[in-house]
Amino acid sequence: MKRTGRPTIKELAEQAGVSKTAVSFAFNSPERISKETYARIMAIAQELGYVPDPVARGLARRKTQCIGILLPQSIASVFQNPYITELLRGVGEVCEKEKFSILVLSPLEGIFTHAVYNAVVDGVIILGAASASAVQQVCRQRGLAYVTVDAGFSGDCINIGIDEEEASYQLARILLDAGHRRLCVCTLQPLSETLESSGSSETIRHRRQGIQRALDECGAGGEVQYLEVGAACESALAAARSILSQDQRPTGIFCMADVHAYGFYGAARELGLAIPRELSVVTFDNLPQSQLLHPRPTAVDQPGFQKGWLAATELFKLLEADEAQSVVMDFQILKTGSVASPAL
Amino acid sequence: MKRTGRPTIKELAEQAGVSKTAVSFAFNSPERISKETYARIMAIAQELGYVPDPVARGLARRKTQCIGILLPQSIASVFQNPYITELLRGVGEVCEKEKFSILVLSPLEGIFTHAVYNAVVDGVIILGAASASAVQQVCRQRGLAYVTVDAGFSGDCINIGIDEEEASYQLARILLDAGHRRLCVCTLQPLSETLESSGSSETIRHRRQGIQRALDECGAGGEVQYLEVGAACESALAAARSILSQDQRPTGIFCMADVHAYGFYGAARELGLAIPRELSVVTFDNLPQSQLLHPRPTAVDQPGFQKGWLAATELFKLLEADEAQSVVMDFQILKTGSVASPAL
DNA sequence: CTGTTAGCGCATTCAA
DNA sequence: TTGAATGCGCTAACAG
Repeated sequence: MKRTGRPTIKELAEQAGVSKTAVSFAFNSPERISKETYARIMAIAQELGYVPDPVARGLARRKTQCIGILLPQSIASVFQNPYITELLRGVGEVCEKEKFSILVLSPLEGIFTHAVYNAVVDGVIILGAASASAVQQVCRQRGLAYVTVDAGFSGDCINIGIDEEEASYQLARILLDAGHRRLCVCTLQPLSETLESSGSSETIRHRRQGIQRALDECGAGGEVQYLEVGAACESALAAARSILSQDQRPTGIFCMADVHAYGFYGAARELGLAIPRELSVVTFDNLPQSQLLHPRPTAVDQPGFQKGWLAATELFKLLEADEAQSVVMDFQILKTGSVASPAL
Repeated sequence: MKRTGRPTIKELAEQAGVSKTAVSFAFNSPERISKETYARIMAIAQELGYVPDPVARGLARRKTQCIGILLPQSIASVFQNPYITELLRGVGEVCEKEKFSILVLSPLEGIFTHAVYNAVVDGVIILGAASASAVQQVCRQRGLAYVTVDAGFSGDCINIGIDEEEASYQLARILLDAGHRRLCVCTLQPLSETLESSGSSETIRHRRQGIQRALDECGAGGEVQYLEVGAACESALAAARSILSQDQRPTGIFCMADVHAYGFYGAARELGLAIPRELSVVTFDNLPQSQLLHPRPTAVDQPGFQKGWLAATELFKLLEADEAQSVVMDFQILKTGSVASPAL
């Protein structure tokens, strides 16, 4: 005398005068039952408004049709950075082809593992390396396939990314070779909200190493100002304004994300500073929207879309054949007109 | 003699010498068992690497901790528009507070219902009205709570949005009142990929009506050029270039999305056209990144973040109390320096 | 405070 | 081709 509201496979079977198995076949492998029974079952299903329950199906079949994408921060902050959107687009393309959906996982209450712990997914793409090991352990316990993006290649897990250290080195050299000695390095702020935040991410660490290598090589006694800025447009703009208003303002800006570069472009315009004559800017990402800027920023071309695409592809390989491999992607540096020698 | 690989609650219970219920309590309501048994259970769980299965839990509990967000197009195309990202951010903020995750649902093979059909979620936020009725039927069959965004207020379901017709009317009036008669209206391309695409969206229809009302009122025999453009940066730029290169180029541009306006800004710069002296631009959205442009585009301020936030909030009301209501949000028009009288 | 007993809704061997 | 039986892993009334 239960009233679930929704009809179950059992009720449908009774109504149609067949067994549950027959109904199951009707929905999953129609070729295994006769045309007539199929038609009858479907007709009654229609009438009853029966729809198989995805959760029950998932339990019985031992697979959901979902993969998770674990973000390094809260959704509201991460999606301020279009780079993440690009990644998501790439992942999405593959998932749709495979008829999978994407579950967006973020650190609930600052704990990464929470989300992964009870995510209804078959596999996970982990963005960034923040507390990767804890998350990876949960994945292994749950028997989930997983792949990381931008987490460095040192670990023993599948990772997709570029050689951040080298890219950063080359980018820094562009500024240094042009003669800049007063630099500002603009880093993406690691969220303070995350309890288990394992300090700055692998990516940032590697990039700093690259910058240091370039500095060392140039033997320059340059001043380097490091600062951390959020991904929000306002943050970038505010930071840029403040930096550029200094007495001895830096002549070369090294941004770790296009969104930051945009902030400097905006602030430079406000302050009447011409790029590149009075201010040189280099950055990471090279997002599509960068082509709207003038001059287009000199940038390491981070193929976000492709990265997401590759990560998803490798994850599916893991899911299907249980084998996949890390991919060190090539990168290019787009040299455009945003760098010039510093005015004397 | 089964080898699932992963330990189940049953095995754990046996190992610990307690019942399955005790284990369940240990993980869900620890206060209901003694400290000692709790400790013992958890210790053995640790040792065995036991983690409760979310799918099974979902089945038994009759609730997942997820809501779905149904996109009007494929992920790769939809996320080219930052407006969607803003929506997602708003939804995300609420979901994280409620400890829910977001499942990104997109029309698989062009069929909207497919994704909803077997999504492991408790509720759905439907973006845009494309084939809303079919989707809504599936939701009802599945007993899923749902809310729509930007789907018009005509239907009987909960919808979040602004009065698009009025907003569009006011925006058009700004151009017309400034004296513009050669206009170009730039619409977001409805995906051709979708089999069941029910023509253009409600939003676009309403906006067109608003424009028409403005035109009628002004009695102007102006020329209005309509065109549909994709959300990609390249598309917007290409379209803008082509429009602005015409012999009798329009003097007033009416964009239905900031991304399109950005394209016109880019093309105008390339062609040496000054905004607003030689070209006036009005648009919808007013995304955060618009503040980087100069002059900032005159725009209907579409509070994407807030919209997503409201939609999620209403959905949770529905989930918890089974009651919620549509919200017609206020909108503002940001009048900045991007409109001037047309040069004669 | 703890354990027993039923399911949750479906997929899937194995017989018939 | 069809059906009965069993299991997926967990939760939740209900007793004890």
